[in-house]
Formats: sequence, structure tokens, C-alpha cells
Amino acid sequence: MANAKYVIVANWIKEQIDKGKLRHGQKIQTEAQLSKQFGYSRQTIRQAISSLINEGLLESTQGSGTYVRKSKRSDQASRVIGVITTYNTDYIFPRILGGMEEVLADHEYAMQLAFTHNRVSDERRALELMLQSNVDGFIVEPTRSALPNPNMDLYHSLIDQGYPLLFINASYQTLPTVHVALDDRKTGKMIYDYVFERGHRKIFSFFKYDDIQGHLRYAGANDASKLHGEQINDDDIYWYSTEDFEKGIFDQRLLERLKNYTAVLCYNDALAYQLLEFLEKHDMHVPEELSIVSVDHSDFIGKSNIEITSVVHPMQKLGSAAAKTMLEMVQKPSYNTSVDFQPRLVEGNSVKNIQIQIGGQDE
Amino acid sequence: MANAKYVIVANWIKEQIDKGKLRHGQKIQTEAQLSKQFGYSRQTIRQAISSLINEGLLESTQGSGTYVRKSKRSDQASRVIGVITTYNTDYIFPRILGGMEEVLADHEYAMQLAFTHNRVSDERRALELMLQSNVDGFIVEPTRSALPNPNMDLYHSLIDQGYPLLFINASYQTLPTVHVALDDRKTGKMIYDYVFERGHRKIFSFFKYDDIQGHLRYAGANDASKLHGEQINDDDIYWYSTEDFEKGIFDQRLLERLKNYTAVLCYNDALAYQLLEFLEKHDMHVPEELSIVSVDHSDFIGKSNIEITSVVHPMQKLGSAAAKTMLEMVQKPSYNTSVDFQPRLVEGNSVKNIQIQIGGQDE
DNA sequence: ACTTTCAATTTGTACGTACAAATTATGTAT
DNA sequence: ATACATAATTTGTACGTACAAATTGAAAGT
Repeated sequence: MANAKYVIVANWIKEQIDKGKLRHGQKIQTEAQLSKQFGYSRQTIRQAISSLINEGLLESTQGSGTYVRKSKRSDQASRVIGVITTYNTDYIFPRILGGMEEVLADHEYAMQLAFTHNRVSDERRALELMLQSNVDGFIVEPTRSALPNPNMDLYHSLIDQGYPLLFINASYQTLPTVHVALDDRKTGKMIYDYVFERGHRKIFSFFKYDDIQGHLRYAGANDASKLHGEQINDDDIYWYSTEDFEKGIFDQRLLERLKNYTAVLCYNDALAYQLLEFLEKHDMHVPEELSIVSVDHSDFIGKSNIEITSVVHPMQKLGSAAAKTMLEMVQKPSYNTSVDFQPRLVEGNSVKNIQIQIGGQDE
Repeated sequence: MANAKYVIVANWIKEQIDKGKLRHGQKIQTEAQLSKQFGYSRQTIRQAISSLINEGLLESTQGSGTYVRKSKRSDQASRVIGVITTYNTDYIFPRILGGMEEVLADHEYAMQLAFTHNRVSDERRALELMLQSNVDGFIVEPTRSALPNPNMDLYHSLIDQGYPLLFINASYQTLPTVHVALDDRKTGKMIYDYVFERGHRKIFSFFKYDDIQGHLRYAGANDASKLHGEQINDDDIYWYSTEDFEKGIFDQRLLERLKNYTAVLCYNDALAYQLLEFLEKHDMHVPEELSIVSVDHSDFIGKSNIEITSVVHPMQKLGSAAAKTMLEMVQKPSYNTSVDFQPRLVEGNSVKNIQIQIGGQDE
């Protein structure tokens, strides 16, 4: 190795920054001090510092001193926003991206895109790639937001470096940041209320356990049940993960289980329409025998004539709101106004009205 | 101004490069020569050269000399591929992008995305944005590929600058470049052949006139008709544009017109399923009264139970093939192998077999 | 309490020397 | 003619000095 002296000094300063002994914006030793410390001439020290300035790690002001740069990037805006979502094949993501792209393009910003396929390893790779290619800010749809996330180190260093970070659809619980999302708790409450008000008392639910939206929609449904003096039991819920869904969760046993209920709350339309198809294949009629209510109000229509009653997902609006928020954040680093879209339910013909009695809210 | 000496020297060298007196790859004067020429010390000259090296204009080799860099851009790969498509909301684009993203991410490349909404002004904006943000190559789905394109200046300067440029789905006729696409001419031939072989002789067609795919599929259908000794008349074709389709092209007059035919060739599924819905609303049965064949084989299913017979669009495969081709082009600038996907037809139940006579191919 | 002035500190510019390391050109031996 | 050793050339590292320019903080003045 036997490096040159100035390389030794440069590496030493780098280490100090990495170790955290020198923080962003902090002043480093003066050239004279370093010269004395290492026993090298001031010129050699200057060469070391000069190389680090070129790397963008330091900046110095005549008469004042040399400082650690606040962030590697702030020098020039690249006018590119990094967007990381789980999928693009789904029914809502293309719309979200469309909404974003429109706003970003209007403001002469480009969009850099990566998908995580809801896998944290892909999320890591996506974040690292985008950090390398110098984006101005990050719009991220969390991956497995309800589970411990191994990429928190990256998110934290990202925040430390001053990158605007905005989450859509959900946010990580351990990371207090700005978000643009559907109010999932109220959404859960709304779909429970809807079937309850139409007389349903035996209510089954499908919720995702790896996304925080599943937790929140469950919590909302729970809120609603308690307000009505009801209680959701563990048996009334089917928790599933992304992988479970991909493998397929419907079988004979589940069919038998569902026969004890009159209504089903679905985490989203992807599940709801699969359920609908499954039920019709096994001659269980919707909504006569079983009512279904869901979330997303996607316009993909199954083979049946049933249109599922569901809460509307803002999609385009969510995308454009996220883009607008991000552009605010890029300009004002202090901007931290989250957007929560209030749920709105659109009626289809998937819920049967079985009004037992008028005003019969108590048991 | 009264600049520092090293700034004077640096500016002088810059001028020499700009004036063309020093060309890319050429060796500049030695430090000793410059020192003598300016009457400044070698250290001062070194400082000037050092600043230009940091700007990326020069590079020097110990023992050999200092040289003008070949080009500003090729020095560092940004590992970002620019992708410009018309839409993302459609049924095929999310899949194409998905296929691309997978391959690019696997090779640690990021994807920068913009949509043109099939408008040349948006295409221009997208190209300009991407040129600014330093991408390594362009994957472009042409906008209104059949009409004269006002952005040819940008495409030409892009090629001149040595950017790899790859077109998907279609290509501009005036621009000889690499492409990855479905063989649209054969596709047109295939759908014509399919209905012809099932006895249809009164064949109507819907083709887009602003995309070259429309022209090619029409040409293919024409090829087929001639081989069968038939002739497509002008009255047998409905030419439409992106705007026409958005406004809606189906009306009573068209319905009357279609009653003279037994089969319809559709440019793509977006049109075919709208046509299907329109026909059913007006009590015209498919395929009993009118057969439909189309292109894309999208899996979105209309309210009816009809599944339209159509040529499969490669989608994911096309996306990943495009990404792979682009990565080849980035590595080898000479790479110019286009990929043409051969059409494959998947049968639904939208075409009636009206075999008039066996082997009755003449007239 | 506020401003002004001035000195000390710190980085920036400029020149000089010396030798090391890599490349290139030259000359010599085979 | 080819291979090898050697010299010359050219950039890289390192130290030194000197002064300029900008900032900072303390002292002095109002």
C-alpha cells in the first residue's frame, strides 16, 4: 500500500467523517494544525484537502476554515425525482405513476423509476442505485411496511444527507416522515360500517399482514365494531401475505369457513375479485349468500356481472399530490405537510341488505 | 477581473480546446513549456492543469503528458437508461416496463421514465429533459410514428452524440435505427388469414392512421388478401387516430355500415373490446352476426363472455428484450441487432366458422 | 448597547527546490 | 532487425518560503 502522504491524510479525514467524529457542516482542523499533527508540510496537507474538495466531501472558505459538506448532492439540482414502488403490473400503480409523471413533467422534472416487487432486498438495491445516480428527492412506496425493515440504515443516511423523502400509500412506523396516502384506518371503518348498517353481523375479513395498510384497515374495522358494540374475533380474520396471495389462498376449507358468515371485508380488489370468482365457481352466490365489500374500486371487471362495492382509491390524484408535495419539499426542506385522502365508498351490487330491524344497533 | 495567474492559464487552455487548436485525445504542451511560455512557475501551471482535470477536460499520465479528454459524456457512465413511452395507463405498457425494469435492475441500471401521451410536444420535452440529466441510452416508443415528426433534429443530434437509441413497438421511417417490436406486417396478415380461412369474405377493418403499426398491420392484411385473390376496398377500412378513439368512434352510422360485413379486424384490444360492448348494446351478437379478431391478447375481460381471438403481444418479453438490447448497445456502440417478435394467435370465441366450401379459395 | 477598528487567524496564490515514478526515445549489443 | 539497457523527458510527490485575501474575534470608541 505504502501510499503517498497526502493520500494518508485524505483517508484519515475520510475516516473521521465516516466514524461520525466530524459531522456535516462541522469545521475540520486548520491546515496548520494538521501539518503539525502529521508532521507533514502545509502544502501536503493542502493537497489532501484539495482532493477531498474535488470529491465533494469538504468545502473551504478563505479566512474561515475547511468544513465537511452538508450533503454530497446539494451542489447541483439534477431535476430528477426517484420513485420506488412495489409493482407496476397492478391496477392502481400505473395510474399513480401517471398522476406523478404529469405533474413532474409539467415542472420539467424527470422521473427515475424502480420496482421492489415487495421484496426488501430489491428495495435496498433500488435505493442504492438511485443514491448513485444523483436524484433530488425520493418518493417511496414502502415494501412490507408492517414488518421490520432492514434498510432503515439507508433511509436514515438519506435523511441525514438532507434528501427530501416522501412515502406514498403507507409509511414505515419507525420512520417519522411526510406521506401521501389514503386514510386506511377510516377506510377500514367505512367498509365495516357499510355492511353493518345493512344488517350484517357475521362479518369475515381478509387483511394483509405484511403491509401496514392491512393493519390499519383492520384497526379501522375494529374501531367500527367497537362503536357498534360488536367484537371482531381472531377466527373472523384471515391474515395473509404477498406470497400467500401469489400462491393462492382459496381452498375448500376456507369455503366451509366462509359459510358461517354473511359478509366479507376484503383488503383490496385484487383479492376481492379472486374471491368472487372462487365463490361463483363453487356455486356460492354473491351477494345472496355472501356479501363482499372491498377497497380500491378498480375498474377491472370480472367475468360475473357483480360490481363490488368498494372504497375508491385516489390513484391519479394520489400520484399528482405526491409529486406536488415532493416539489414543495425540494424547494423548502422544512416542508412537511402530509396528505391523507379521505375514503369515499362507491356502491356496486355485491352487498345484500338484510336489515334485521330499524335502529337495532344494540346486539 | 484581474484573475489569478493559474486561472489565466486554465482559461487559455480552455480556449485552445474550444477553438479546435487542441483536439480530443491530443497532447497539450508540457508543464515546462507552458511555464516558459507564460513566464509562470511550474507549480502555477500545475494548478491550472489540475483545475481542468477536475472539470473533466484534461487527463494526464505520468511520464507521458497531459491530454485533452475524448468526450465529456462517455467518461462516466451514469448507469441510467432513459425510457420514453406513450402511455402507462394502457394494458400493455405496464408489462413492457416491468420486463424492462427487471433486466435493467439486474444489471444495476436505473430507469428514467417519461410519457408522451402520444403528443410530439411532450415527446420533445421528454427528450430534452433526459438529455439534461445524463442518461446512458434511450429506449423510445415512437409518438405518432406514421406522421412527420418535428423532433427529428433532437433524434439526429442524439445519434451524433453517440447515444445508443433503441425504438420499441415501432420506429420512425426516416430514422434508420435498432428496434425491438412485434412484426406488425405479419400480424396483419395473420388476423386476415384467420378469418378468411374460416370462410369470411366480407371483412371490415379498423386501423390507426397516426401510428406506423396501423399502416403495417393494414399492409399485412393487404398482403393476405392479395394472396387469396381478394381485394380490400377503401370502404372496408375505418382509419382513426388517437384523438378519434378518445372521443369515441362508434355511432349509429358505423353500426349500419358494419351490417354489410361478417368479420372485423381490429387494430388492437382497446378498440376491440369497446366495439364488442357497443355491438352488444345494440343487440348485434358476436360472433353469430359479426366476428371479431384483434391484436394484443390483453387479459382484461369485458362484461360479456366473449373472449376475443387475437394475436399475442409479447409485452414482458418485448420489454426485457429491449432492455437487453440496450445494454448490449451501451457496451458495444456498433451493436445493431433488431428483434422482431413473430406473431402468435390465440383463439377465443369471437370468430364464427362459416366455411362455405372446402378448398374454396378462389373467389 | 452598538459600531468601528484592528490584529490574529486561516485559506488562497505564487514561486522555488528536490527527488520519485512512469513513459518515451535513444543507443548498444546480439 | 530485434531485444535490451540506458538516458532523457514528463508528470507526481514533498517540502519550503512569502505574501494576499477573507474571516473572525477582541479591543476601542461612541
